[in-house]
Amino acid sequence: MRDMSGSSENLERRGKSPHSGPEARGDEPGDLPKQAWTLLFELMHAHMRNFPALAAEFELSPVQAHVVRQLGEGPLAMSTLANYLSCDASNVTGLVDRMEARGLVERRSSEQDRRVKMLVLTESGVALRERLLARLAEPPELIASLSDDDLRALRDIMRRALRPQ
Amino acid sequence: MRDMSGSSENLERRGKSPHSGPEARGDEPGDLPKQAWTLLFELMHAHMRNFPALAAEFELSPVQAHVVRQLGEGPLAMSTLANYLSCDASNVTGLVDRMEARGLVERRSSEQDRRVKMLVLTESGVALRERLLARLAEPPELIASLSDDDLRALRDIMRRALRPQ
DNA sequence: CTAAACAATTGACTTCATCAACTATTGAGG
DNA sequence: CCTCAATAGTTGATGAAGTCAATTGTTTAG
Repeated sequence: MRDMSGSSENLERRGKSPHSGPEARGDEPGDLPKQAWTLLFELMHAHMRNFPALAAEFELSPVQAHVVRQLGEGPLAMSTLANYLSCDASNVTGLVDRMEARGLVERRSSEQDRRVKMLVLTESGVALRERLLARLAEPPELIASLSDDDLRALRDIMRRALRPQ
Repeated sequence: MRDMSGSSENLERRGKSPHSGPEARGDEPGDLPKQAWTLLFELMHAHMRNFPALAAEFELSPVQAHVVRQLGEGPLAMSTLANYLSCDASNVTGLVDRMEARGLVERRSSEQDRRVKMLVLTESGVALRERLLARLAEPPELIASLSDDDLRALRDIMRRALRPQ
């Protein structure tokens, strides 16, 4: 447990950068996206540090937890999963091997295209996923301690950011 | 590049869960922290998916990028780094071995306690760190496309969330 | 029907992670 | 001084996750 004081180094003054271009007033409004993003990134990393531990609560590796989470939509082709994980297809083979060995997922040959294998969560996989999602939805202290106004605003902003387009 | 449509599964209606406990009104205001957090988590994961690729732009592994980022404060004991990365100390040995081999960091024996070795960024490590930080500060599309009002609000909320208590 | 494209796997290899065992150093008491 | 526990770092064995190159089947386009 390291202190948070060190992680603010990412927010160091960028005041020296003299891009006094348009709208370079007192508080450098041109940096607004960067300011917001840097702070958000800070919080992301603070939280991501214990994602492995969180996954371990369910005896999952971080990646397996990610897969279980994404696999709720129903059957998913291996290649789609590889694409989604931004990793090589060969990596997914071993990943699914291990998850299948643990009874979390099943490979099913596709009817339409016999090359592809569709991944489905087993019954036990679905059960695990529900517990996992509930756990993931627990807001960390930093978020939970915000005011209702801030939470509402944050929720709405995130909705707009994630809105498709 | 997979579509975002699938990742909204995390936001599925939790309406069926009948925890009609206290303050279970129309829009379930009791879930406000959870709502905000779940959306934030969504965005986090959408972005974290390409962190490895981002690190690779600097020929760093994801963990190495994390270390370079954290190592700006100055000398840091190996054990402190292990603690910060929430990983075993033996892991840090190999990690630092590789980074030292690439001339990014140096081990320096501590004067006070000859057991500990302090890590310092080399000159080239510092230079890399600056480029990395600049790259990390670039807001992703989802954030950059928000309105100025939203960005200001987001920045302020994040400041309050990260404020040390 | 042949050839290109694609889905998944395999094998060789690297990095990150763990644990257990070991070395060296520090620090506390007898 | 001497022993003993605790600490910092390394080493070795092992496994998960990542890459790339090559292979096997299966579609699909000419």
